Amino acid sequence: MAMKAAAIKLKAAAAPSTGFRALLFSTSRFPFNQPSPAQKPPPAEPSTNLFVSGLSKRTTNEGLRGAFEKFGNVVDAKVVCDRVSGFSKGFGFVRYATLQEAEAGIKGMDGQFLDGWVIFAEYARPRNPSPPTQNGPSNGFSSTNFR
DNA sequence: GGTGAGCGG
Repeated sequence: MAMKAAAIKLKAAAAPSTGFRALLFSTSRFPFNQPSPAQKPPPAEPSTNLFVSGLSKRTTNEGLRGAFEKFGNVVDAKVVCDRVSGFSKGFGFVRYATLQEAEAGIKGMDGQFLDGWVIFAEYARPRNPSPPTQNGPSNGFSSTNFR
């Protein structure tokens, strides 16, 4: 009599077990994994080029340079403005002379206030090489598509 | 020019 009850008990316990196992081994992806190949990890790799966001619309190149010059030698400071309207887009780029100065600039200016807005400084991403004011393809020729 | 996450001429 007791064996019958034990058999039913085991059968009842084994039935949901398979269901759980199938559920556990069928879930191939969870948000804990990182299936993305290389999209956008939060901070970029160290570089002398800095991406500054959160700027005020009234912040100009001189204001940006003046704010970042206190932490190192700023080689280039540029606020990105729209080409047609000419107004600031609210972000810019600051280039330091060395990586140590860039690191000090990020640590010193990230989260600070500039013209009433909290700005964020981080390493800029490497982008396509063809600066018209640096390479000088003013003839209509481009060194990118040369084949 | 009023925009508020983002990567430039």
